[in-house]
Amino acid sequence: MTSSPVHAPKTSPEPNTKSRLRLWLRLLKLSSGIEGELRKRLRDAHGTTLPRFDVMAALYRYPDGLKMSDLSDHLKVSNGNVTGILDRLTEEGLALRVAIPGDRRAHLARLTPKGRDVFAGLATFHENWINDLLQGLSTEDAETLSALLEKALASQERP
Amino acid sequence: MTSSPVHAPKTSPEPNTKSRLRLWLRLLKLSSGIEGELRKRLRDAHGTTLPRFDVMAALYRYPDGLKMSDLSDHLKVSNGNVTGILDRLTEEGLALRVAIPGDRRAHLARLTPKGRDVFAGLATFHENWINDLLQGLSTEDAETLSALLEKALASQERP
DNA sequence: CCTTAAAACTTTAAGCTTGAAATAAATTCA
DNA sequence: TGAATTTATTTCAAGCTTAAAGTTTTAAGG
Repeated sequence: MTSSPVHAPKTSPEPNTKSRLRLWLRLLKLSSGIEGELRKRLRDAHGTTLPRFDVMAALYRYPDGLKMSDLSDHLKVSNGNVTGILDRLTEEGLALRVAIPGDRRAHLARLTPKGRDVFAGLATFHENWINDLLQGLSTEDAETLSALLEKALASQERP
Repeated sequence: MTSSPVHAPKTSPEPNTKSRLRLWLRLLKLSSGIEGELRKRLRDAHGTTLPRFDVMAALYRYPDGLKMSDLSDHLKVSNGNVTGILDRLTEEGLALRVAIPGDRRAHLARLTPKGRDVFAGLATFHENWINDLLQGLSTEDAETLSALLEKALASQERP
């Protein structure tokens, strides 16, 4: 998240403002609705949480491990945050830290074999849940929506 | 957030699954990007937080006050959550609890006059920030996107 | 060398969030 | 009336989150 200049309120807002604000409210409602449902299902059916899932997903993609700082960059959360989540995953036997030969400051975070198994199972559920929760959209709708979101993201990403 | 049955993973997932999953990832990226930026600006430029903003927004809309339970329903967060946020707003002189004549269990949460002033200012910034952050979309794009999100929400809301 | 700066993490304090347990007041009804 | 239930809220424990401060290790410059 990069900072950008804070603009003073306009005295006469453009009409666009209204439709963009409405868009934002719907975007937020949909994504927090889905997110909340995911949290609930991860908790109730699998005794885990979304942050743990996210960390495991990142580590799953890098079987050789990720430095803590790369992990927090990847997930766009603070470094101190990942420390705690990885601690808890480690307590549960799902992840571990391995020393890096040349550098005694850093560690590689990795999934244990058990961690990989558990995540592979969760990922299948996750994919089906999302499919469920977005059933209201046809595949074509989904593509259109995706494309527009991508457009919004593109203009978002240059700071 | 209502619970719904957990489906077992399909053995052969439909092709839709992929495009819906990609859609979800973009949706999440855009909304958490915007949300993060809002948090940052509220904090850096106004010394406040998004949860406080959300509570104030709800109270602003109901000048006569809202019961704590109505407030948490409205915001779709837990009741215990609102207790803490309102406590902090109260410490800052932005909100207060007023007794309800007939019912000694409940209180109405309200903004103070100062709270109303502060929120009115924040709201103007907020509206302009959103407009900023979604500049990448034309007004027409925004409308199309809005409509598709509404469609997804509609199918979302019946459990 | 060896001092200083940079890099990689962890710890800490404060706040947000939830679900569950606890408290208290109102309502129901036997 | 009085016991049991429902309603409204707060408290609590655990986890997530951040920014800021603190540690330890490595790299750079003189």
